[in-house]
Amino acid sequence: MAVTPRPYHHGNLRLALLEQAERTLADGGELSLRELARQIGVSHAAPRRHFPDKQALLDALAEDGFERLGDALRDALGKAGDDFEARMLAFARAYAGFAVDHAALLELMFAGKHRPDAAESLRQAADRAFEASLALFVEGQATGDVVAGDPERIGMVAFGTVHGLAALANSQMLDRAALDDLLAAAVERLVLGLRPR
Amino acid sequence: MAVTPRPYHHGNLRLALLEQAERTLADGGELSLRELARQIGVSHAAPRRHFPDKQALLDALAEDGFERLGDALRDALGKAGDDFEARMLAFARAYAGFAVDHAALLELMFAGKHRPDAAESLRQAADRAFEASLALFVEGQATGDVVAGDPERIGMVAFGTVHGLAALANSQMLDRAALDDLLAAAVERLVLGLRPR
DNA sequence: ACCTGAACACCGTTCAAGT
DNA sequence: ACCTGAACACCGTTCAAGT
Repeated sequence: MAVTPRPYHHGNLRLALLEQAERTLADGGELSLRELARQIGVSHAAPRRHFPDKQALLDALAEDGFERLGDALRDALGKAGDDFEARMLAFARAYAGFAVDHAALLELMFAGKHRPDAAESLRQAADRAFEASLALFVEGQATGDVVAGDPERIGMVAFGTVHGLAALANSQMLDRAALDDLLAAAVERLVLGLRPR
Repeated sequence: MAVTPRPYHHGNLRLALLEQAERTLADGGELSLRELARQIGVSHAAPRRHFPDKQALLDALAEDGFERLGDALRDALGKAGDDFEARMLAFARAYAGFAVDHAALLELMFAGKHRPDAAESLRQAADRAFEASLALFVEGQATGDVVAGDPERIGMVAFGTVHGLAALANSQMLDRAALDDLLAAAVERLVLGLRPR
C-alpha cells in the first residue's frame, strides 16, 4: 500500500483544474485555487502556468457554461415539434432547467464584473447561446405567430423573462414547482402578447 | 495639526459600518470587514460586537436594500397616474433604475446563499418590496385591465421579467439605453398579454 | 515548458485581556 | 457593554529555483 509518488508532470492540468472546479461548483463549494491544486495534487503555484489568475479560470468556466447552455437550448428546440407556443415552452424549460441545475455556474456566466475586459471567446460563446433563442422568433415571424419588428429586441425580452424567473428561483424566492408553473404562465402571456393583431 | 486621538467608544459603530459598506459597494469595491474597520478607525475585531460574522452584515445591507427598493417602487407608483400601462412602465423603470444604480447591492439582496437560514426580518423586507408590485395587478384586475387569476402569479411573472432585463443589463449584455427601450417593449407586450379577451 | 517551495500581503474568525 | 491585540488558518499572487 505504498503511496505511489506522483509524476512530475501532470497529464493535462488545465483540463483537470476545469473539471475539478466544475465539480466543486456543482457541490455548492467555494472556488479556491489553492484548494483545487491540493485536490488535484499539484503545488498551489502550478495553476498559474495555465491560468494567469483566478479570473482567467472563472472566465474559462463561464465560456464552457455558455457553450453547454447553447447546446441545451438547441437540443430542446430540436425535439420540440412545430407549434410556436410548445417551442417557446421548451426553450423556457430548457433555460430554466440549466439555470437551476447549474446555479453557481450561471452566476459566474452572468457575473459581468469580468465583462468589460473579457476575452472575445467568452463574449462569442454568450452570443452563440443567445442566438439559439433568437432563431425561435425569426421562425415565429415567418409562421405568423410573432409581430414584425427587430427579432433581437423580441428575443431579449423573452430571454430576460425566463432569465429573471430562473434568477428568482435561484434566489429562493420561488421553489422549483412554482418556477415550472410560472414559466408556463409567462410563456402563455408572452405568446399572446407577441401575436400579431 | 496633531492627530486627535480617537475616543475609546465609537458613537454608533453598527451604523457606521453599514454606511461605510454601502459607500464601498456603490464605489464598486470589494467588501472586507477588516478594511471597513480600518476606514472607520476601529480594530478589526470590533465589528464582531455588532455583526457576529460577515454574512450578518451582508444580510443587514440586503434588508436595507429591500426596504429602499420597496420605497422606490411605492414612490414611483404614487406619482404614476391612473393608466394601467403607464403604471406598469413606471414600476418597471423604477425597479430597473434601482437595479442599475445599485447593482452590487441588488446582487447581495438576491444572493440566495444566505436565504435558507436568513433572518425573518430580511425575508419580510423582501416580501414587502414584492407587495408593491402585487398591488399593481390587484388594481389592474379591478379596473378590468388584467385577466382574473392569482395576482401573486401574475405579479411574479412581471417582477421576473423586469428583474431579468435589469440583470442582463447589469451583466453588460445590455447597455442602459437598450434597457430602457426593452423595458418599454416588455411592458407593452406584458400589458397586451395580460388583457382579458 | 512545466512545476515547486518560500515569501508577501491580505482575509475572516477566535479569544484572552483591557476599560 | 464595548473594544483591543495577538493568534490561527486560510487566501491569491509573485518569483527564484529546480528538472
